Amino acid sequence: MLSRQFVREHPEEVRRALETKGVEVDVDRILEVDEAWRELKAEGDDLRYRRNEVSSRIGELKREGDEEAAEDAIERSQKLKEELEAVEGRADELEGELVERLLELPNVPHPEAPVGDDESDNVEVDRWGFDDRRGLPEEVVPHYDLGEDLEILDFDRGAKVAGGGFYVAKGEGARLEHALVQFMLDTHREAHGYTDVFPPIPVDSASMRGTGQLPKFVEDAYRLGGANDEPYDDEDLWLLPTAEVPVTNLYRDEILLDEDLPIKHQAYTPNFRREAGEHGTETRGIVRVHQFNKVELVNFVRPEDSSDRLEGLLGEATAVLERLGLPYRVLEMCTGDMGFSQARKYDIEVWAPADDAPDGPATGGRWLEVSSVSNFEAFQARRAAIQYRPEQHESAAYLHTLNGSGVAIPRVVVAIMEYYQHDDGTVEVPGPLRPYMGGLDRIEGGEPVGESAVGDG
RNA sequence: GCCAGGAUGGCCGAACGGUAAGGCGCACGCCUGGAAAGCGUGUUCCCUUUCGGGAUUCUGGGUUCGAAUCCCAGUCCUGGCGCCA
Repeated sequence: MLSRQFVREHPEEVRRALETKGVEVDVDRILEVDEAWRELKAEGDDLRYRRNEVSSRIGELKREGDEEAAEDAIERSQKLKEELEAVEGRADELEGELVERLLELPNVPHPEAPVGDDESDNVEVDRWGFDDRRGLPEEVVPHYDLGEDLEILDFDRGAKVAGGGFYVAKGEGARLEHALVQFMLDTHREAHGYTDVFPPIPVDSASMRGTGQLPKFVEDAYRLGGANDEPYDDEDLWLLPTAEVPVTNLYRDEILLDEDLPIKHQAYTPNFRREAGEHGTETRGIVRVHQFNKVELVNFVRPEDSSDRLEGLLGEATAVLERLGLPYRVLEMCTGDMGFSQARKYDIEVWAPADDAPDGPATGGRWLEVSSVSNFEAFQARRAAIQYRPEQHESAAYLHTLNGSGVAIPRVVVAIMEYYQHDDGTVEVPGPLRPYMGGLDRIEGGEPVGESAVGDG
């Protein structure tokens, strides 16, 4: 959310900035409502002042025993009360509309973010690991085929127990997921100074609004105990779409001390996404699924530190891929592609060599987004009321929040299965993961179970 | 799930229908050779160029001219009972 004051004082800047994000916003209406609200508020304050005076006069008269004068005053007070209710009623309505409109207003992009319309205007700022990359099999088998061959990924049974878009990781596949989670958590804790958080998986509507998922993106979330198009209130629960939601909201409605900052939290959680409107895209494999594991990095910083921290966060996320030896690139998102609540955002895309995509690298294969690293500045902090007090006796100020995936697990599994694949269809375990898999250095797969496997060659 | 008790500023804590004491902390000032102590002022949010005004006793309703105080509902905390991986 942008501050009323900022919109009030810089309407042109807001209009221009939001245009670069490709959204149309009725800034005039907001200014109009704000103006009208302030007038009513002044009027109401004045009426209240008069009523307070009369009220305290009643107290005095009663104490003095002048019942007659007190009755007169009570009558005046009743009249004022009626006027007051009318004025404040209208003021409340206007304020409600104002808040509603402000909540739907996207964040203003950072002035240095590249201006552009869509993903074709994103800027590649870094590419790593291609100069000395591994030798690959003649024909790299895509992870979805290899995963079934090795009996480490099971799509049919995932669909059976939960529906399409859910998968089951089995045997070495499940162990690989666990190993990646632990490896990432250890890396960020030990090398980057993160404190672990293991949050609740259901989150309430207030949290979803605080980080910006609601009200705009209802259709993407899994709701507990109600249909998505039914009205919801603050206490209704949703399955988290990213650990960003519970972790950022940890300090909702709180004022932190200056010396608490910066706070760096990491959280492993499963993530749940309906992927509404994505039907027909990426139906094979684990690139786009309704539930996936992710380690999320969330930072709370002083406003003046957030730009530098964004670069730091990017380095912390890419460090994971570098330790695993996985080639990747970094894109800076243009204004039109960065999303509702971001002021500045980088995407990290790992290289998966099996399927050639039109927008993949010259070496073949395709890019898979494994992390989004974003600076929200005060946008989320204002929605969620997360403040800090720069000086103990002074006003509280909104801090800045940032986050980045550190990183999404299934797409790293894809990259490992394809990039570390051998001619014989086994997958080498990257060195840093071996301690997390009991020293296992190669995934050789397991035996199928059940009648359907009999006679399967 | 049931019963009982509770929630007041950054912290502690009074007021229990008449308009939020006091203490601690913190900031600034005075005092001092310097410090401590002492004294004074300030310490949340909103509107207002200023002056000033309004709001705020967990949240939302209600009663009342007036609610921290009374009533209803909810949230959270504490204790007891029940249930439970």
